[in-house]
Amino acid sequence: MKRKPSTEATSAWIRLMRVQSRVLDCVEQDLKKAGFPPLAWYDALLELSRAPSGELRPVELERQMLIPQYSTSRLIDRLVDEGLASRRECKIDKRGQFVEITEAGRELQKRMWGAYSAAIEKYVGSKLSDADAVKLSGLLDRLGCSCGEMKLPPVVHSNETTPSR
Amino acid sequence: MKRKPSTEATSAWIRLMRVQSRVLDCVEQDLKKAGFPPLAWYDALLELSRAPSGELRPVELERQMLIPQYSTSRLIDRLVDEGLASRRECKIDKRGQFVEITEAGRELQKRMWGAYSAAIEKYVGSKLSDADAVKLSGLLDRLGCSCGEMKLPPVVHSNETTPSR
DNA sequence: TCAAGATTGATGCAGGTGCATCGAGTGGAG
DNA sequence: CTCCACTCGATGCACCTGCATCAATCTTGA
Repeated sequence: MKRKPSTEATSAWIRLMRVQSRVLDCVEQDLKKAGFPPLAWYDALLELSRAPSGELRPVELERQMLIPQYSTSRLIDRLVDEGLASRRECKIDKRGQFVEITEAGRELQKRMWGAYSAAIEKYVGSKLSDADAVKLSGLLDRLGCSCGEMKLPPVVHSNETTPSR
Repeated sequence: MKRKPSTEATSAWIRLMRVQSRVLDCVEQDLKKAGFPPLAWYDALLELSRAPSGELRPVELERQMLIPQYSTSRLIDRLVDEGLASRRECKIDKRGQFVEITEAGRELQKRMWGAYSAAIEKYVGSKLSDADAVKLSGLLDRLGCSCGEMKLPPVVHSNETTPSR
């Protein structure tokens, strides 16, 4: 029940923690320096923009983004405050609501993708061959689906407006 | 200057973000459920306990842990408040100080390692063969040393009281 | 020797996050 | 229908973080 991890596993753990925090940091810095809001905003805007009519229930967004409920709630507050999204009431379930992306929201999302994709290329793409990127993805996936029970989207496809962290 | 990342790279980026946050979350949860403080405390205590006489300058700690100065300062505050470390003045440089781990600190560090190592095994070790763990480490290392310019410790060695995230 | 600049560590402030809890609304069992 | 359990989303609180800045001290170099 309390087997010790091998030094190899421990080492992988340490690197996973350190490397992602460094890389994330770098990417967030680049975005910030370009005058953009945090990555989480991008993720939310992307999810909304991909949704059928540009709108989602907060609960959906929450599940997509893997963040807690209150976090979603407040993120939406901020998007709405900035005019990037708007809340619409939900007729069929009066507890709920819809969050709809605005034109400004769509536009920001696209502009952010420019800086974001450049950062990904700079800090990840340029460091790894495609084949190695695939290997890395594969190894990471083995760790992913287990502590909780989520499935990651199998692979990313679109060409111009992609990720969602 | 603004080449787009390949979908492979983007996919690796997404997984790196998602998987590490899931796994870290799981580990932190396990520690918390076992009644322990956050991982950052462990990291600090470990660094201190490894230092020559159980004491370090805050600046050293900061560099080891890769966290900002103010963050170190406040982390030390908390450790001191809990009696896990104490501040000693530094004779030779009166701006500075030394932080020394206490017996309680050493003891907590050891007890935490029990739960921590079990979590690493549960969420990482058991998911990956040692060979795969090594591959993963290797791939991650390629991303690591670049955005800033830090070197990660080459590989972890000790057997009973290891990581430092 | 002395002023300018760098380094060390602390802190006020604004904002973000986790936790617990709340009120509104839904839906199912009896 | 009525109640009870549940889901949805918001929010008060405590704490944590990043940023900017501070005072104290050390170092440099003219």
